[in-house]
Amino acid sequence: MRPMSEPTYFILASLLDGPLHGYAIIKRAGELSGGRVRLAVGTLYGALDRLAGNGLIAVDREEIVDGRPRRYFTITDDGADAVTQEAKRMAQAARIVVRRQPGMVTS
Amino acid sequence: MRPMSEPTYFILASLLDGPLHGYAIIKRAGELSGGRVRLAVGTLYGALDRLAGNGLIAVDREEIVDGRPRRYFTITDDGADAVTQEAKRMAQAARIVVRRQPGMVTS
DNA sequence: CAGCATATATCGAGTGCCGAAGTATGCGCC
DNA sequence: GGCGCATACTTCGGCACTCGATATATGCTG
Repeated sequence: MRPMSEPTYFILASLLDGPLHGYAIIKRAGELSGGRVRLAVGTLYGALDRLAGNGLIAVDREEIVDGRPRRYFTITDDGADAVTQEAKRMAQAARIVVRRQPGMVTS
Repeated sequence: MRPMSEPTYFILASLLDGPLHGYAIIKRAGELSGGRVRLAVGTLYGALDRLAGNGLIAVDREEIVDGRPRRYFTITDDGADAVTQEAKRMAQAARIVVRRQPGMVTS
């Protein structure tokens, strides 16, 4: 498995709490990252197609609200495994550098 | 600052111990990651040019060993700051997912 | 009614990674 | 001596992904 990009990672992480539709994912990713991550729409919808193709997410249901379509996505078991793997990978990579900063406050 | 790719991150991390030449960076990155990261040569030399252009690394010295040139690179203060920043970013991102995995052993 | 938030789709440009091929040298082995 | 291998760097083309812009459509608010 090759590393996952930040947008991809946050899309999957956003779905861990339950199904969301595209725009809601953008907001959730913003919240989870403390406002740091702002998914571009072009990134999001491209990534959603790709992730669905890979089986990491799946369409949960489609609704029409106020005449506007809403597609809800769920994370699959494979997707949940992938984010967890990725989280471990990042944590370990971070340790390599952080470890040699003695006196760092771990907040 | 936008997130850093894994190859870029490991190149900078490799140089935290002192100057290294290209091929040695590949080996060091492999060691640091426990054999997981294998920098492709095309990735490496492209990234070295880019990072030098960004001022995150600099050419330390050039040697000729057995008629073969060797270019040693050092990490700059900006580079060290950037990896450290990136390590924090990854650690925080990892926490978002790992936190909801109760029962995880933090080694 | 103008402007903004919601919601999705699509496209083109740019960035960066990767594998492959090329150049060059020294060393060990048969 | 010549073959293959490890070292060391360069360059190139393809591919994946991100991003911003543009488009479309609706409802709410001033």
